[in-house]
Amino acid sequence: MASSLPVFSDDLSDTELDKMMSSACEASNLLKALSHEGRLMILCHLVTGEKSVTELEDLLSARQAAVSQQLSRLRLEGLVTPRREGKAIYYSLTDDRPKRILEVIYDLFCVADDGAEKRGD
Amino acid sequence: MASSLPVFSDDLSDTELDKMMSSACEASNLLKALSHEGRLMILCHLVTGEKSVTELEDLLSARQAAVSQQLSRLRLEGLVTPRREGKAIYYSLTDDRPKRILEVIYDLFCVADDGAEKRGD
DNA sequence: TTCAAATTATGTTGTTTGTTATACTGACGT
DNA sequence: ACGTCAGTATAACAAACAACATAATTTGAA
Repeated sequence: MASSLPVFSDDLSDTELDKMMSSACEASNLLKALSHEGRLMILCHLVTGEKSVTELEDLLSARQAAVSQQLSRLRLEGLVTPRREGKAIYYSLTDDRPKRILEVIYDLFCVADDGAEKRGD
Repeated sequence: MASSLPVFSDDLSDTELDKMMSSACEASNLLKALSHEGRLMILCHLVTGEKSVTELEDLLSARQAAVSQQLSRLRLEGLVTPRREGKAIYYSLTDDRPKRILEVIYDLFCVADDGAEKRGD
């Protein structure tokens, strides 16, 4: 099972606090990339396999340029990877980071939606 | 154990797509609340127990008003809950949602950091 | 009343998002 | 090869947002 939460103990040295802050900074960048309805949807769809920009456009009912920009953001964050095939470009998840997070998000919003029944502490 | 990823199957009805979109919207709100260095730090610190605004101020080396505003955002999202005690106000995590996500984040950024670092490689 | 702890209001600045318009690239027909 | 079209990407810009600082306000205790 997943690590239960790390020990953010009460007495941290300044150095530890610093490290923590820079991790928080990196982490918040990832989170920023995810915290957008469209980008989140894109990632969800990519979980089932690569999709072309047009397919995504259709799936999201969004405009071409918008989707392209959203993909571009995800690409910059290294979350998705493009593959060209003729005129089309197919995107897929670069690694399992998005999946890892999506799992808990999904669990939080699409499964345990009826309240905090599985409080783990 | 966590659900392995839900089946975002390839053939979704419009209704399903709609449901997915609104979930994505809720989820992205949560994520937006988390995608901020300061707020992330606050949540991390609250994992070890409630803290007063002043304590948080100190822990984050941030100004009072800033911290208060960050807390206010988290409060709006229902992630933290205040408790008054005299002049001080102590904040704690409302439920385990933040923890659930923080676990993954921590795992991604503070543990599995030695592999592909922060780049997609 | 005065102080200390916090919140809220407000202005400013920087960031994000979508839109439209334009450019790039590969396939196809002539 | 040339022109054209389909699929994408990028640029430029305006509208909407988010974040922080400062200042004003609320609340509780001495």
